[in-house]
Amino acid sequence: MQKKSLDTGSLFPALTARATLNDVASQAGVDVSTASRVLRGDQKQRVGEETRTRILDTAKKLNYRANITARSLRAAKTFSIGIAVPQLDNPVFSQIIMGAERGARERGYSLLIAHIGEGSSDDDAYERLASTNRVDGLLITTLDDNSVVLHAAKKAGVPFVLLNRTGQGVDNSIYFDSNQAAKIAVQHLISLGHTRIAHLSGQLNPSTGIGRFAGYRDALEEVNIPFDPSLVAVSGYTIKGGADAMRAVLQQAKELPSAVFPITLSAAVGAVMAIQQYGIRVPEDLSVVTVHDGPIAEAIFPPLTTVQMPVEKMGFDGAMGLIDLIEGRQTKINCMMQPLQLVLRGSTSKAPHRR
Amino acid sequence: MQKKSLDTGSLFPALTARATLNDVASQAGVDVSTASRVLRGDQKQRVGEETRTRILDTAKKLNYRANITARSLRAAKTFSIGIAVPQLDNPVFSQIIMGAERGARERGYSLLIAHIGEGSSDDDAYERLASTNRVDGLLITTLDDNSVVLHAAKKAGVPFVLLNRTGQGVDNSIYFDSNQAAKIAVQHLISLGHTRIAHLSGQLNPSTGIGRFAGYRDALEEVNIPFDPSLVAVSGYTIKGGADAMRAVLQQAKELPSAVFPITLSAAVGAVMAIQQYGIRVPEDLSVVTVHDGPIAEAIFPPLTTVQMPVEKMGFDGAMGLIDLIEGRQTKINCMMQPLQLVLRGSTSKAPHRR
DNA sequence: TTGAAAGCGCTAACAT
DNA sequence: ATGTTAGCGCTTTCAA
Repeated sequence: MQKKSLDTGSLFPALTARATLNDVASQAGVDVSTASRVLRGDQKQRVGEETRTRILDTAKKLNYRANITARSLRAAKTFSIGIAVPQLDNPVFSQIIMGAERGARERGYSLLIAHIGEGSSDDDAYERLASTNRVDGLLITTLDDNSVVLHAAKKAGVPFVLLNRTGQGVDNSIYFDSNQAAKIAVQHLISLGHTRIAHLSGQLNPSTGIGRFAGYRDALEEVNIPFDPSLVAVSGYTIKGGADAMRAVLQQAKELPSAVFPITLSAAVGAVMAIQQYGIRVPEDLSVVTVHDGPIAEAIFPPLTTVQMPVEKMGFDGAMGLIDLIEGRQTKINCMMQPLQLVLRGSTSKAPHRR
Repeated sequence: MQKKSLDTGSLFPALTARATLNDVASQAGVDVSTASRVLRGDQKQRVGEETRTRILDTAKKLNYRANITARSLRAAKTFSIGIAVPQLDNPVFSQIIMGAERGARERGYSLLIAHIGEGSSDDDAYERLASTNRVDGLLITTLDDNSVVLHAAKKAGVPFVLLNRTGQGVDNSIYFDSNQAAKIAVQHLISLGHTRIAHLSGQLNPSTGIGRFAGYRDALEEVNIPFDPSLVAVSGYTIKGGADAMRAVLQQAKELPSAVFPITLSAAVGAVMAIQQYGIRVPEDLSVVTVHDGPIAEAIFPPLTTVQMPVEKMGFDGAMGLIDLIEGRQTKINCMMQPLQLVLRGSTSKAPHRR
């Protein structure tokens, strides 16, 4: 800005030296509007075959590329979407982002990252999201029921899709059938003969936490295994949380469990650590199964049996849905995705014989 | 676009209903140019105190926010930078991105994600990067010596900074002192009395791989431990690679090592898995130390002793440096970052007594 | 100290 | 089938 004079030429070849529509048009001996019509591939407009090829040729020769900024200004659209993430060092978010990037790219949009502090007092989040007149829409991911971020998204004045969760007052969201995923996990344990099955839960308010807890209880109920609250502890979604909750269960349980279903991969990793620190063997003494798959599931010992979830696809579908919203092709996105499959690894085995 | 008529009003409040500079100016009874001057906070221009406050007030009342697209078109700048990443489910990239996002945000830029297939035949990468007239500059991260991506970056016509590596023909890069990091790791093992120290290396061409391998050899040489090639295997940067390489060393070693230095966190995780599968105990029989810290280092059992690297800062500095380049404040960015500290956890202990 | 006016590159009526 | 024209919202000379 200040060194504007320097900016000309060498430093910005892409921005200054790039051929404009005007260049193409004049070189091809036509008006810019004509050039625009053919270069945009507008079907409704008819253009002479010879002029069309002439324009196309010059465009290729000049390596013409439409300036998206100009197009944006004209269209009052940025052709980019933002994704708000609370943390990146979490495999779930990484996969969501990869999917969203793919979706955006397929539709000609860019994906812009906005890191949102998970802390409740991140007032700045509002400003950053709301003032974002850089995006046509927002993908919102939160782990907890972060009403600050959600509130900010609503005030941002652009359409948004909530990912990985749903909630009341939220029109558009894509989320997993957590109940079903939990059921698959717990039924797997039941099929191995387990009856004392612990659960490390999320906070019990967000939809995923509630759903998986409900799925856990449903699966037990179906086979008449009584629910024992001493087998449940709140872990949240972190490794440390999982370890702490596992220790709590091990200490508080009226009778020790032979299996545990931590709510998510990170919590399961922590749980395995805690279990092994007690000298308890996985899976001989205690089976572990969880929801979500990722590199870490194969990395730890024993590798974890998990219920795979279409996380990357959720990101992809989220981007697609959001862009549909933006372009007015849809008015509401509400989709519950089903789990993929149970991946059997080394962390589950038959229940030990009854004492 | 097609449903343009629908776009007016309800669907796009942020884009259509947002106050423009014109709105502010007319409401304040001044010309847009005057409004622009004060709203931009231009120091050099003097504006009457009363008009200034009047403009500021109306702007606040109207919740005015400059339209960045218009500003971009005018300035021939996008005020955003892109980051090209080969994979996201890798703690190193996650941290780089978080740092880069913070840096970009601090300077008023947006960060845009471009996923670049690591595959050598990803010709599309060229097109995607080169045609990106959505960004003023590029942050390039590659694991391997991916000349395709590098070539694409060079042709993209915008300044770029290579992260995590350097290479000949690359003007701007920020990378770690891998040699030093490796030395710290190996010296730690030596100080514990280890003499037979294995190394799982990256490919031996990229700078990080070479640097760490050299650091390993240097540290050995300093204390006159002879180099034994049977203690070295190529692992690359993945969990599976680490496990395979560890198995190779265990089988090919003329005499078993008492310690191992895998080149990076992921490889170390794989190595620990492989070691434990052989019934060898960590750290009693075999110590493990690596470079890079991350959640997974604490998550596995035993938790890994690692040399912490300022990865997030590398992302931050990369963004800062790139923006300096873009704005003409710098003409060259070349920075080698030093390791932070050795974090002692449970994976290293004194060398077992000599057989 | 403030205003007038041109123009960034593109699109889309509206002419011809 | 092609050209003319009027902006999108902003910044920045140049005048007054």
